[in-house]
Amino acid sequence: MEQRRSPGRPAETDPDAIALIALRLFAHRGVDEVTMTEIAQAAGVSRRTLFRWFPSKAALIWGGTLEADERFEAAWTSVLPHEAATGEAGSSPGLMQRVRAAYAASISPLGETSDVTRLRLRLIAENPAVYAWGHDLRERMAAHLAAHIAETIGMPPDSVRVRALVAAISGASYAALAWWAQHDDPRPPVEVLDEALEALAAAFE
Amino acid sequence: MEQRRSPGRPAETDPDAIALIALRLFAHRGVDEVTMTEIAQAAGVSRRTLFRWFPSKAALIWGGTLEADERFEAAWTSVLPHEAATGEAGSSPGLMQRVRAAYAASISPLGETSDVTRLRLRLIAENPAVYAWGHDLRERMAAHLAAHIAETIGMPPDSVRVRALVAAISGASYAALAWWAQHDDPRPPVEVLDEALEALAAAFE
DNA sequence: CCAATTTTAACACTCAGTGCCATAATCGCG
DNA sequence: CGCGATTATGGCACTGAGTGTTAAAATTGG
Repeated sequence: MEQRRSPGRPAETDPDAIALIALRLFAHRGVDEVTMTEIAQAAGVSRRTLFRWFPSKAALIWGGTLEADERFEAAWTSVLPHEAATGEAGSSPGLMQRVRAAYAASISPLGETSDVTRLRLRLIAENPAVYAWGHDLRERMAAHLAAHIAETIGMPPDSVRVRALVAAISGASYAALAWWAQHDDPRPPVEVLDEALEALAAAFE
Repeated sequence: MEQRRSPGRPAETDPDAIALIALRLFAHRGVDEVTMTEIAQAAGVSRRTLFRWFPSKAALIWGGTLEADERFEAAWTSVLPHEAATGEAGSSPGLMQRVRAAYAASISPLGETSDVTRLRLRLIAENPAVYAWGHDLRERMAAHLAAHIAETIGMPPDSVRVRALVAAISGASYAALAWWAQHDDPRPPVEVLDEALEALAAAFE
């Protein structure tokens, strides 16, 4: 895997370092109170360059989280073999188990860098505009989940029922992550997520 | 109910008319493509006054929807008497039924002005930034629901479980409304919402 | 050294949203 | 009627996010 050096002027900018500086500023004074110009100065780059690497304030916070849907999809298909385990008659065979496994797998990388992740999630949960910026990611994950659920319960992915189930599961999952970010629970986020999904499944029995 | 006339200069502005003009512009050219200055001109008011009546673009779209939490709370307490009906052992006595009734009641006024409501909801669902603006409303409704659920299942309102259930229910409800807005289903929104909540309850049995 | 390529910075611009202030139109009261 | 209190309006200026454009700087390969 020889990384071919691309032509042109090499970047003097370390996006991760900039994001970290910005996150600290946000944590101390609030997202809306920190100006992009300030961040640029604190990071030692021009305002314009800051905007080239991070097209918005929210982008500084979401960072590299935006590939979570690929991990989700990969995890889902890798949990397939277990389908022989629980085969109930009604509606959801091993659906909830697969959802839990897939979500867990797609989230697990968060456990490593707990501090920064907690901060990121907290900022996202606190600021609606920042949360809104992740809409595309949520849409992609929802589309994947909808396809799977639709197939499982035998309904079109665009039906109200499938949409409602997807929204319920995604909503509960995000709520679990947000809760973890805002509390001091020492467990890794995966376990909290798992508890939430378990509670969801148990609430209607 | 004699409406006491307040002192000061009477308003020459009809906020509903302005909102309607704005909604039509949004529908035709997209929210982001219409400028507040344009709306002001089209409505025959100064830019400054437009901003006085509607503090943001999103406010033009959300309109008077922001008291839905009060209707929700009122509806919830009014459905109380039914509690003697279904008293299961496990976790949720008549909880899902009460949730459905309360949501239905808090949403029912939407059925009357279907066209504009559909448009509003569609714009909200299409534009994350607009959706984000309703965050306070969602928080208030979530707080109410959390209190009720917490009481019902005997867990603190701040626990992961309660948070997850609240998020699931609210998420599914909003998904149902958004679905109704984006499709041509002739049913009133209440029925679609009801179907969604029913599906949610049925999915885990 | 030269051409292609990429990063950076500087400048100017649009638009959302806010603060301030002067002016206009109504109230109740003497 | 005239006067102060009160509220709506409009104009002006300002901040701050985000974008387009362009010229200079730093690398690549030839």
